[in-house]
Amino acid sequence: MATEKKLDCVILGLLSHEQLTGYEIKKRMDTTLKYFWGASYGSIYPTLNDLVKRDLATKVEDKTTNRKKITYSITDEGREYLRNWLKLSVEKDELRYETLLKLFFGNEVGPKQTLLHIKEFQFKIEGEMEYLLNSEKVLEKVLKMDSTHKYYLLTVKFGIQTYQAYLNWCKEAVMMLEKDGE
Amino acid sequence: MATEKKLDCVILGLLSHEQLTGYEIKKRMDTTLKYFWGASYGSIYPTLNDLVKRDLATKVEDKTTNRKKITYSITDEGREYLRNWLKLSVEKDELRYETLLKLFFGNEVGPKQTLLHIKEFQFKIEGEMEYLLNSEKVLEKVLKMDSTHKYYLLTVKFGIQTYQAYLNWCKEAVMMLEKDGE
DNA sequence: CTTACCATGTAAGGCGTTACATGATTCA
DNA sequence: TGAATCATGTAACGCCTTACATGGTAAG
Repeated sequence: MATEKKLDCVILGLLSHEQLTGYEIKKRMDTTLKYFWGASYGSIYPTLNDLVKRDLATKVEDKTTNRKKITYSITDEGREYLRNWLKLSVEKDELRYETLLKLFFGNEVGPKQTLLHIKEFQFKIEGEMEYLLNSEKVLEKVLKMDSTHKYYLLTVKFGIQTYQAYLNWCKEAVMMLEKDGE
Repeated sequence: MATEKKLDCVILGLLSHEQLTGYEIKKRMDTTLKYFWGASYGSIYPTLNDLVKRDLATKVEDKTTNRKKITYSITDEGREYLRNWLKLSVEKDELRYETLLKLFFGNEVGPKQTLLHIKEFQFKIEGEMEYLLNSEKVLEKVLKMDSTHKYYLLTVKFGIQTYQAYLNWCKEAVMMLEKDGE
């Protein structure tokens, strides 16, 4: 059994919650999944077609509008495939922190330059933190009626914890570098 | 000016600290850079040759042994290239957390299965945390004599903060899932 | 009417992993 | 002497991003 292609699984996972268009899938990637997964249209649409070919998903074209709109649903086989993957151990988590890279080699350009990278990082994280905190609030309310969102909430909490850690670290790092900034 | 290939920059960065063989570079990737960058031999060796071709690095073959051993150094041009990249804003940090993915779709297989993933994650992080904590201790001692390691220490502290956040989250997540585990 | 958003897709090309292939040296 | 580690490299292949190409619809 070859290694499952991750994008297959992500899309199947999203379709296991609700039927979606490729466009909507992309939006999920850019909001809900943003801080732990990503994908571009150039990979989403071909994958979707492939999933249909393999009978893991079905597509329905909306003929009521002139606009081309295709809604995808997961099949029983697709759900089976997803469950199987979900039961396997995690192979690897992959991070590629360009920010940390620039930091690591920072003594080549000095503290001032490095501080800029940290400040930019901090700014970006603060913005995303706001979104996460809001998601948490909404989800905690919804949870009381509908427990299926528990897993979603768990990932939001993960984001909040790690983002808070980033922010703490930023403060510490800024202090360390400002000391010898002059 | 096209986007810089990251592996070029990572390797150049490592060479800016000291001269290294491809094998040693791989080891750095697997230890020091492990929690924010990675690469395989299949990409390291070709990149190294390419760097030499572009005069960003030079190689010296050790002829005193039968074993093939090639040590690479950064050139002035290479250092210039590295500095230039270091001054540019970070384009993107990329994370692909398979663990979070499996979690997000957890209600398809239930809390017991999901708890297993969390426990495995926790175990892995605890192991790496030990390594980081030790690095921190060593680096803090060294820092008193040699401030060039400050940037290295900064990345270690980043790792510690985020790993601690992961660990906190694991506890919280386990509690949330165990509640409805039976 | 024009901007933003909805919506789908392809082609080229880059980047990187896995698997394979080979051999030296060190240490128990 | 066998295992672990040092050491370099290639080939096949997969996956994904970027850029391009196209057009509908809604809201101001």
